[in-house]
Amino acid sequence: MDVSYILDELNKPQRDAVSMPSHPALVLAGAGSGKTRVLVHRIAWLIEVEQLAPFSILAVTFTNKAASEMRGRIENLLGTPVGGMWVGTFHGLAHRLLRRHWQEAKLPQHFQILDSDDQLRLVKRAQRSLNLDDKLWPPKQAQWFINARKDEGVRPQYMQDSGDINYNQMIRIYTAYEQLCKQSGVVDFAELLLRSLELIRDNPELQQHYQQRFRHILVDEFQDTNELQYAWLQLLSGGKSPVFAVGDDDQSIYGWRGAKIENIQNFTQDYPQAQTIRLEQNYRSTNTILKAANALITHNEHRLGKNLWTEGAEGEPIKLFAAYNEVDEAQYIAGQIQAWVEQGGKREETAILYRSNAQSRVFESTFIEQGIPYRVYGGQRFFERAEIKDALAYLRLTANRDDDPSFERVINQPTRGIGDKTVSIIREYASLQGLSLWLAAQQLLQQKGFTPRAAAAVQGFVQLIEQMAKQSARQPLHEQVEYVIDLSHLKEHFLKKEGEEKGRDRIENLKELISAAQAFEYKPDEDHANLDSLSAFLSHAALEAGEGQGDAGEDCAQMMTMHSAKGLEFQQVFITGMEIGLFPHQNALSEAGRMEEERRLCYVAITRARQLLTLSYAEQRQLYGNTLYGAPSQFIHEIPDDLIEEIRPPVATWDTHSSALSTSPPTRHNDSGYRVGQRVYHATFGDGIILDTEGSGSSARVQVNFDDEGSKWLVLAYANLSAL
DNA sequence: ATATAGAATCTTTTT
DNA sequence: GATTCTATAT
Repeated sequence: MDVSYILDELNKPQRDAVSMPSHPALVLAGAGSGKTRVLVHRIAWLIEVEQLAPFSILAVTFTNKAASEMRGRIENLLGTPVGGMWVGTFHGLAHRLLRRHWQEAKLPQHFQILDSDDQLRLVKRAQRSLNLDDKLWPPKQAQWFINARKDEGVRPQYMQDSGDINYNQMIRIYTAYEQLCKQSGVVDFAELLLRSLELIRDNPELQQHYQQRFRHILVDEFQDTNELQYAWLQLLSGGKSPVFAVGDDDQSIYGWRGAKIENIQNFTQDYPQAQTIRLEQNYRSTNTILKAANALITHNEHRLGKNLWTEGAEGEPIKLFAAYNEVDEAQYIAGQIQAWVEQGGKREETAILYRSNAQSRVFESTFIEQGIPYRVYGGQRFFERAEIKDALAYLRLTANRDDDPSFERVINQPTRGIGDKTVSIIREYASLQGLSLWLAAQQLLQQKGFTPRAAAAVQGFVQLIEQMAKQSARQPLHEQVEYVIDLSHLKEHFLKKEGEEKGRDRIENLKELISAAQAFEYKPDEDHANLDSLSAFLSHAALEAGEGQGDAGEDCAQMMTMHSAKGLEFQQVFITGMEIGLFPHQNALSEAGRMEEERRLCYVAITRARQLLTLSYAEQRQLYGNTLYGAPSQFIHEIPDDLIEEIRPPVATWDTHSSALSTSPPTRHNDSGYRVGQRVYHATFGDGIILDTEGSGSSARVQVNFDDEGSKWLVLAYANLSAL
């Protein structure tokens, strides 16, 4: 058989990785080095050359997008569907195991999945049941604690009383939370992984079955795996099936949420027979950009080591822009994008990257002002919208009456006269009797535990859910969804409560939910063994939150955090807000190890650019209500000077030892000849008043609040002001 | 059940 | 500064 198509068009290291013998392997794939390509071709090689059945391959990714892209490209390469192969996210695959073996996993058949929002509500409830003040122990922190323990594989019953009050309270909350989850038949994200790990670990037959089945395990973005995920992989491989790990330690940017960079750093110690292959040839960026990235990342101490190179052009120098303030920064970038478009470029080839979401505001308002279409990534996702979650909660109750988070969500949504008092009676009874809220409400109805008015209202709710379940049982999925939405009267509720404008939006989304149900392809026997299409759809909604705003079609400039830019590439990239305290972030300055992660984040950001890269910082920035003065980020200085072209030099003179954001302006010369409060005249802008002055000599400038035009920074050398 | 005022919070995010 | 939650009054 001719299998040359699998190896053709690959470079030497790529080919070595793809055709490697069946041993554990670590592929260190630099940014833009064809990482997905290697994974796809490796799988094709296993099937075509090693004659491995697709059935015995397990391929794991972090996002649904990456998983479906991988499957698509494999099928495209092989020209045939590879149905039996398990390709998915850690959570998706863990979910599949739990659905298949729900009895062995000790879960109810129709268990539901909690997203982090649902989880937080349930943590709050657990805390309330323990009478713990949520001022002293913020539920967010408890949620974080619980997830961190689960990611380490630690159950509360195995946790030692440490004598530390705080810690002990956390254990109590964790215990109570687990109890509530069990009662409600719900499972959070980390639980999917932990529970499936325990399922395989503690069940010899299943363990043997899956360890024999999966003869090859491939992992993408290995540097982002946490302890639990790594243990999960090792368990499934059974120490026999080779693990093919692909990743880049220099792109590990999720340590703060539990990712263990040590997993990739110590891989060859865990698997001494493992072969390491480096993919260092880059097919994305200019040589200048790569040199900058390489130089920057060498400042990190703990690295496996890697040097990106290209056969491509040297490219333009990296531009550096010192903005007066955040508005100036936004205006400069807006101007650059306008110019780009005038030269025939597309806006969507341009990305504006920032460290924190709050920075997008200025860009948004500037772009609106100048009429530049843009798209901000990382907004609210479709399945996370309030109205969608309301509708889903009704649906979840029809599937599983004991789903307490859903019960709480819609018991009085839309308002049906069941107030806080009635709900807390139900809650109290439920926790006293160890029942779900649904069962507690029913028993209270029987025992006349409510006032007559409340009883009628609760009765109405119970009947509503029963009717939804009964009437919709035999309908196709989308009609079922439509029926439940209609009966819930959510549409009328939103219209009345939020008025035409916003209410319409929500109704549109509810309609889209019906379309989503219609489009949802239900494949029994895969992820959804033993499941009806409704439960399958509900799991899908929880595991795949959906894209943000889908304003596809229009040519938009892209705005996003550096984190969410990972994996993407653009012709032109702006890395903004490069000030000490913002990037690297203030909180990373003091904590050990965090600075290296910030630097890796910068490395990720730089390597997103194909042709043009611009770095910018603001000497003065308005943030959270106060003015901050941050020195230029050290990351700028870590890039060799000869790669950088200064578009505009800074005006302020910085104390070179200043290392953090300060609220007082840096020492600077002022020989502008004007004083604050003085009235001046400008030929175009008219009369105004001096608000601030800074700089000296040819770069001296003043901020003037013009009577008609608002405030502007002007360079004195060009402005031609006259005193009044 | 809603309206309003005051308080709290503000790094990064996928599943 | 802006938004979002929470407590209190009506």
